[in-house]
Amino acid sequence: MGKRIFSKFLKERGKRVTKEREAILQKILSSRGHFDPESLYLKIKEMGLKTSRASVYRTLNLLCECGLIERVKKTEHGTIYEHTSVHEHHDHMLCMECGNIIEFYSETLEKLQEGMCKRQGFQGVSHTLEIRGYCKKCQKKKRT
Amino acid sequence: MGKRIFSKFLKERGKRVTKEREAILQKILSSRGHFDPESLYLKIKEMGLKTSRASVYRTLNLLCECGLIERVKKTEHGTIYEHTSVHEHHDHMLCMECGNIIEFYSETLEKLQEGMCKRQGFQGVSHTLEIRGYCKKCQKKKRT
DNA sequence: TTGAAATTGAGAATCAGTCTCAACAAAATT
DNA sequence: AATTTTGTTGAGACTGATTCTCAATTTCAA
Repeated sequence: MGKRIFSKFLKERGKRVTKEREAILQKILSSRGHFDPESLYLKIKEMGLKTSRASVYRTLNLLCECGLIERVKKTEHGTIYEHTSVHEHHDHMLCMECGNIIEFYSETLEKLQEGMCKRQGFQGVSHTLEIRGYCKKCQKKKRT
Repeated sequence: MGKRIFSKFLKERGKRVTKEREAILQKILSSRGHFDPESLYLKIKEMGLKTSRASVYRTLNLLCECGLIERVKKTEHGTIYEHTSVHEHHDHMLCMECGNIIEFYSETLEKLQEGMCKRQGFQGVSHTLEIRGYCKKCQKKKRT
């Protein structure tokens, strides 16, 4: 579970496990899919817990460092995150009409990328693939 | 040539071909590879031409609209652009040590992505693949 | 050449994200 | 348990990229 990992991570670095950090992590773990710092902040406030944007951003950075969450993408409206603990690595299709994100994964695609890296003498660590276009629903809408 | 395309694009929309816009486009076309708005702005000033950040940003947006350049990536230090007129579609490897960008292209990879889209009923329009890791040079440095 | 309409540039405004610092809380020490 | 040490918090200041505002200027069609 994420809590254990985070506590361990914090303690290893002489950092502290605080109510605020726990609240933020809990909120992330309890909601599915992608999220952004601002709505996370608002959700926590809504719950009646006190927090600040500064703490949310600080905690998100810590969670990234310990690998529990990942920065998916920077947009014009800020950064989108997702939690990695739950699901494995995957790539994204982003509908340019409705903003919906479809996750997908292909072993072949991963292997192929490794091959490309080897050919360039590049040591790959991670990657992001985003395919932009139109999802099923929005294609239909367009036709009408 | 890019100038023609840009002029046509501007006229079609009742926009004007100005010295400033021409200077910005020229500077972009005359330099290879990726660029960011701030250094573009500084380069133009350096040449003794007068311009403003506002104009640079405005022109970059126009050039994106008409397809002459593309937003490659948003980073914590701003947006990186590249001009599309010159080279074909390609993907990127980004060295996390030195920031160097390696361009690569794989037909197989493209086909594979098309396949993934089809399987999801997704109509792909464009995509970005970024592999992060360490380039040859930086791998060597690390060993020592 | 002229004038309506678009463009420019300087600086204000905006917005995500970080930093500052005094008040506070957790862990360590007594 | 009380005290000291050290990390954390939150409010708001700050930063840096980008956009907006608006008066002055430039373009271009007639």
